[in-house]
Amino acid sequence: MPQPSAPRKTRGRPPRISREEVVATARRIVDEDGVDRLTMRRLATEIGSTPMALYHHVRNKEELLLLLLDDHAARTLRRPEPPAHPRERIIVAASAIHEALAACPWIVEVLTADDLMSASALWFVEQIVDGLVECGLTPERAVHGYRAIWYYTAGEIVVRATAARRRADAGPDADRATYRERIFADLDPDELPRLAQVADNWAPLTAEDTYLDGLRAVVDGLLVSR
Amino acid sequence: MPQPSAPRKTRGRPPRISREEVVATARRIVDEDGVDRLTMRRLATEIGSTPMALYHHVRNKEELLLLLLDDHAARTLRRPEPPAHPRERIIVAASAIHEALAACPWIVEVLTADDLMSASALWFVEQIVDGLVECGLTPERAVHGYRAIWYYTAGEIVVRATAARRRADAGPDADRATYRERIFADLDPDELPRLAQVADNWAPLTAEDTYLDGLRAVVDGLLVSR
DNA sequence: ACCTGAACACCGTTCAAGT
DNA sequence: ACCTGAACACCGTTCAAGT
Repeated sequence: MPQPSAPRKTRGRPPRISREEVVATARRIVDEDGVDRLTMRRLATEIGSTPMALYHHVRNKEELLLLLLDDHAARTLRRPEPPAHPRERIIVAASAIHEALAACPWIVEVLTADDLMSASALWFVEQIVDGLVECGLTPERAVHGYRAIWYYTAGEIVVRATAARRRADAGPDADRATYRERIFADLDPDELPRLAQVADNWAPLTAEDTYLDGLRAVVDGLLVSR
Repeated sequence: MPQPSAPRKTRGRPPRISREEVVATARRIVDEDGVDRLTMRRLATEIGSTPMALYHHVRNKEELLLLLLDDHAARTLRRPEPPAHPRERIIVAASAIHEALAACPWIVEVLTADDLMSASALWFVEQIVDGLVECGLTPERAVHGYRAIWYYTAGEIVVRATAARRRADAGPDADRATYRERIFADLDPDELPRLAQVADNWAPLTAEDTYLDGLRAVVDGLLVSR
């Protein structure tokens, strides 16, 4: 969430770079070359300044990454027309968050910020908590339900992003892909019969995108009276 | 999973350090000082050798971290007596994985290895997939169900571990804690009424450990015929 | 086969000083 | 107030050589 910059004092040396410029340039670097390539030194160079100048606008690299996440959320989260049925409102809001995050897998490094990714996401959290309450949960259980949905969503993003990263830097002659294959090929069907049974389909099955199915299951489970 | 070391050739210089020693020393460093402090250089020093000697026993740091995860899984995963009811078998197996991972939060950096954390975990995956099949799911849906449970579990670990890390290195005068507080204090009750309603309880509610409740909800949802 | 020394190509951050 | 230069205290990994 871009804070309104403090009212500019007229004293002192005029700034040459702004926090907005720092964030915007960082975003460009990350989009072009990935989050690994974002270093304070490179950022300074691209902005035409020195590493130390950056520390005047952000506290440290961690804060820069959080600002980047905020920036991304504010830029890509679009509020859908909420469906009439509360259960569907929950699904739609969670899917919107998921979609925004899935679009930038580098976010994984930052994402894992407790329960709230950004002020821009509050409206979506509201939809989820409200939907759960409308479906009959107490506010307390609704907050816990929101967290279960968030764990599921964050887990999906993190697991998928890491798997993709591994595949990418394992190269074409993927030695990592064969690790799982080797394990599955060596399964003892007596000890692990179900896994042996599905072994051949494991790769295609896990390649399917089942986020939405799983989300519906999580929501259904939360709404089942127990 | 410690591979049986290849049969030792009798030619060439005898090894001074072993892969096992490398992993064991790395584990000690991580336990004592955290995963951030595990560097190839320090590991070499503590083992009484040089950084380059390590590269003779592990391909690179990433592989070392995977070995560490395997080691941890093999060491801490204990197979519970599976309950008679398949639904409870699923819960018990997932909880065991969760417990093993929650005990070493540094694992987050590595954890996010696709769908399979370690060969030692296969038995637990078997319990979950089998339980889902016993409850009436097709093998295909059971694999997808396992993944939903894994996403939820991995998400819980990652989110909680990162939150804890943030709290730890924010220090006592936590500036980060007040970020959420500030956002919740500034909530517009007209726009976000539910969040405004639960704002005061958000911190205690999210501090509760609701992994098991959420897991039960996920499993219930997967078993609801849809 | 296993290990070493030296080097390459970097990091994030701090300090003291300049404008 | 804002920016710079130089330095601190590190990284992971590669290369060429030694035993």
